[in-house]
Amino acid sequence: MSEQTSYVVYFLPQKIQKRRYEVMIASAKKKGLNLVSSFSDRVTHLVTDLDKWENIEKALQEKNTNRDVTVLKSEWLSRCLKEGKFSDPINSEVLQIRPVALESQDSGKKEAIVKEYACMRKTPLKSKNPDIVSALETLSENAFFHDDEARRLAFQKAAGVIKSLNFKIKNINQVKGLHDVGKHSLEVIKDIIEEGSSIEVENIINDPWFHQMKAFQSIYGVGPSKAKKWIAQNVFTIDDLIERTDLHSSFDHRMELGISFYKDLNTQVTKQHALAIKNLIQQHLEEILPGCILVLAGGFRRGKASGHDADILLTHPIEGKEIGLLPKLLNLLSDSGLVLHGTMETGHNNPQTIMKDKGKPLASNVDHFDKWIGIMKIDKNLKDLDSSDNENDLIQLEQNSLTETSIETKKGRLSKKRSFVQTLDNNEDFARDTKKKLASNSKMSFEQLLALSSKDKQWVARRVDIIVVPVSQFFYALVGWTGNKWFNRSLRLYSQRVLGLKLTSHGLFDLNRGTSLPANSEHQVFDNLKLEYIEPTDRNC
DNA sequence: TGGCTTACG
DNA sequence: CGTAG
DNA sequence: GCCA
Repeated sequence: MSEQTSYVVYFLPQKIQKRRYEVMIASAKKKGLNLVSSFSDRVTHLVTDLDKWENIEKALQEKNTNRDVTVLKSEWLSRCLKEGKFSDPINSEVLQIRPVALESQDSGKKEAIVKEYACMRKTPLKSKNPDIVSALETLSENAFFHDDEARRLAFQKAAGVIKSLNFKIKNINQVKGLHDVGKHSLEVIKDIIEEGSSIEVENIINDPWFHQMKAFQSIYGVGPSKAKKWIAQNVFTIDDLIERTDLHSSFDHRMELGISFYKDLNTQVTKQHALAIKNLIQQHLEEILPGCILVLAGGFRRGKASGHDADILLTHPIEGKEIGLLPKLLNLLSDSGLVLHGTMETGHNNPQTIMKDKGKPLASNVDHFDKWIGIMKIDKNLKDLDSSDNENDLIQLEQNSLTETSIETKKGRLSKKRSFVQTLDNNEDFARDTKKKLASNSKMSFEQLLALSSKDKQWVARRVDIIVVPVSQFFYALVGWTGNKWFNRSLRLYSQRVLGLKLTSHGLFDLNRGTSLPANSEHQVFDNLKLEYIEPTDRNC
């Protein structure tokens, strides 16, 4: 039996007669079984007389037990020794007690091994079942291309559940009954376990339409709607889009940039490069407002080594100092020739503004820019000077909020209102001027953009998001901008359904009472949500 | 059978 | 209908 | 598509 050589067996001594155990060990070794003396990742088969996974984990004395192992009863070993060869276990010899759908069934209340909401689970970047995850995500993406957001969500949730499993699925029973893994997803998983692939998924991957949708979708400014129209018009490649001048009139400026700088924008940004961009912005900020805190969020904060853009979160330890900062910053970056394109967004319709608006016309009559989505020109050789990472700044901010900042805000509360309004007045005209200026500066024609992108240049076009938040909202913004998307949707759905509260990147709101819960750390955000803290690197749903 | 995150340009 | 986590 |  060729399988024999691939067996790496660990035999648990617990709950077995000592004599019997020793005899079996000796006999198995003599017959050439690869019997190891400690449990490790190498072990393929675990033999035991224990019948509860909980007890097995205890016996193994491992915190993060490798669950990628087949658990067998000692009857299997007995039979093999009697037969004189090591053969595949029969069904009755395989223990189905490994972390499957449900645990602690004896306690009466079935506690799911996979929690209901993705925001209650750890989901690391690397999955033990990449093929299954990829297949379910293909189905999700396909649903998205068909404008079926609900199905997209369903398959993505199923993929997320699989991602959270810390063992390799070997038997369909291990995933039967898992939350959000229904009939359709089970079929797909079964096909992959048993056949190595799913015909349904293969058909999608091999469908030229799906391929083209993917390709067009990867252009910045292009969504499923435009992509479908182009395919219907027999447009096949990005080059077709450039050559078919009859289509050009339907391009908006963002799409023109997306097409012109397709190569740049679809080259992965390394974390080092993203940190360098962060520091570049930080240096410019020093000229405007020293003491700002910048954090590289998005996928990088979740542990990814590369990504498609840089998400930079910006605040100042003193509440209010950040007002009007974004237009000034962009003005400066633009003067330095670093801005290719960008749009600013205001945050005046967020629930907090709505609530604050009662009697206090804070941001209602002025554009309070808090988000810039744009494209920067980044020097190809830009080096990260101090290569400082995020987390030191965060700790500083958490400590500040307990001491200096709270004193500052208390002390300045009376005088703040006056200076606050002054700040707004000063910034209002400036902000509008800046917005116009940036808009006119960057409006190059499609032809000009194409020419610019194809000539030899020392810089590369990079998608950059800059988000400015008052320090009081910072940690909600941090959670939101760290993501990922599916983790956020899960958090927000949970807040709404379980707590009856609205979660946004500005705070956690009780809309009936008109109140919100403050947070001075990410841990406090999770506390407010009555959730166990999940590390950023475990938010990769 | 309704609901599926939330907000802005 | 596009962007963002 | 999956759940309540």
